[in-house]
Amino acid sequence: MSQMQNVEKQLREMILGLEVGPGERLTERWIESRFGASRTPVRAALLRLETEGLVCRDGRGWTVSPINLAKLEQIAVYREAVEVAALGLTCALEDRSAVDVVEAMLDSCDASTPREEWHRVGMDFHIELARLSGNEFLFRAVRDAMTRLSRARWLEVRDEAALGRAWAEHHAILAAVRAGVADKAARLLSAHITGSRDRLVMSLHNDRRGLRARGFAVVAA
Amino acid sequence: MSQMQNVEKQLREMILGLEVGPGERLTERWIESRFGASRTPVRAALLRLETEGLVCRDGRGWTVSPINLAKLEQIAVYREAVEVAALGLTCALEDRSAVDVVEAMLDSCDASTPREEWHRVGMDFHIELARLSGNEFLFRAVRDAMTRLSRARWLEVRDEAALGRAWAEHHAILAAVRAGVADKAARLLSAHITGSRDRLVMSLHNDRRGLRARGFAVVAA
DNA sequence: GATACCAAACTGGTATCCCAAATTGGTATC
DNA sequence: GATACCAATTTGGGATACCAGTTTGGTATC
Repeated sequence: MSQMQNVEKQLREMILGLEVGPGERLTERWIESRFGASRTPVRAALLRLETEGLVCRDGRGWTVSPINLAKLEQIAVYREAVEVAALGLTCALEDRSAVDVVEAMLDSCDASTPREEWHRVGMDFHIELARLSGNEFLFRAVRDAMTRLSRARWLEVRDEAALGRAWAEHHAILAAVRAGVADKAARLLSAHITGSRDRLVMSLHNDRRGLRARGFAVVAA
Repeated sequence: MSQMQNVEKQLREMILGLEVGPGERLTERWIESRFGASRTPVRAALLRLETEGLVCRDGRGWTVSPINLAKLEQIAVYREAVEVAALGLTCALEDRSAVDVVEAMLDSCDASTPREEWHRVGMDFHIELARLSGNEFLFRAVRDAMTRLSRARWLEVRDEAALGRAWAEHHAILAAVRAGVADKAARLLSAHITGSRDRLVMSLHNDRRGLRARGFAVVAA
């Protein structure tokens, strides 16, 4: 793999894994020495990550994108639109057996699964479900939205009950898709996303002091 | 304005204006000499334009993205989802007076207006309408989709009647938005986009021989 | 004339300079 | 002690040199 893709991938994982905090300043020279690459691939990586919303320009200079509650709400609305549309396409397919693969993914998590894995599978469920639609642009939109929500979802404080409820909702959505009941599936997914959004924003809003104490920029607007 | 943004803007206009044809090979050195910039800003521009779908990698090397009929259909489906969602938000606003600005834009076109201007206004109508939603991500999604559709729409053969019909549909949509009848507005917009998509694909499909004769890569899949 | 082959040219990827502008840190002044 | 000011450093933006892999054009061979 080329250096360029390497830097991009590693830096993305550092950002998503909160190894560099939201709002933190980035210099091209630091990244360069951190990953042992020269500035050319570093700048290519930064340009890519900028379009993904993970880094942003701060005047002259780069910053790990802060977590913006107002934007999170907007992203969730966007996500609902594209994810519901994708689900509609999937329900209209003759062969919907691929949902089994997605369901197996869900079932791969149990009580012994580490939280990090639950987080990843929780995102991939939505991404892979969107992929089934066969529409590349809806799929990419969902993946992009989930990426932008990823750090916030990781910081969200979720109790065991909320986690179980989310998993039950995932299964209910799959059941409706498998049965081909498009409007029910859409309604379930829509409610799932809306509820998820409200809980996410409320959780971060309540915790914003603690998050800022950890050095994370969490802004309201 | 920096060289980087300059190269990006000029190259984008060349591609959208079909001064370089779909499917045409691009070399960084050619762009470099063409715009009098060095490879650094050229590469930045190419990376940006790649995320916009205007150029793509062709193994080793760059190519002006071919016009792909299957992808156009997918983009139109994606566009419908985000544009309808944005319109729903706009209809829910208390103050919808901003539609007047969009309507004025439409009315700025008359029989003496050059075709190029009709084309631009026809896209900006949808983009500015989406902006009114206040959701930055839905707006950017619509703008991105329209950009990807732009070259194809420019190549579409449209008779006077079809053009007038589209304009009438635009006005009807605005009227429904102004009245706040969300479901009617959504239905009109949905039909407008679907019809537009079908005519676009059919037109390009019928003309694909002529388009290829002009050196434009128009592929079915 | 067709073909195998090789050298020259060209490609994008990378590393490294240079530059102007902005930041920073310390110092002189009041 | 506060502040104005200046020099040194650091920043991202740009230009260029170099590289390995590929393409290309021509030539020698059959």
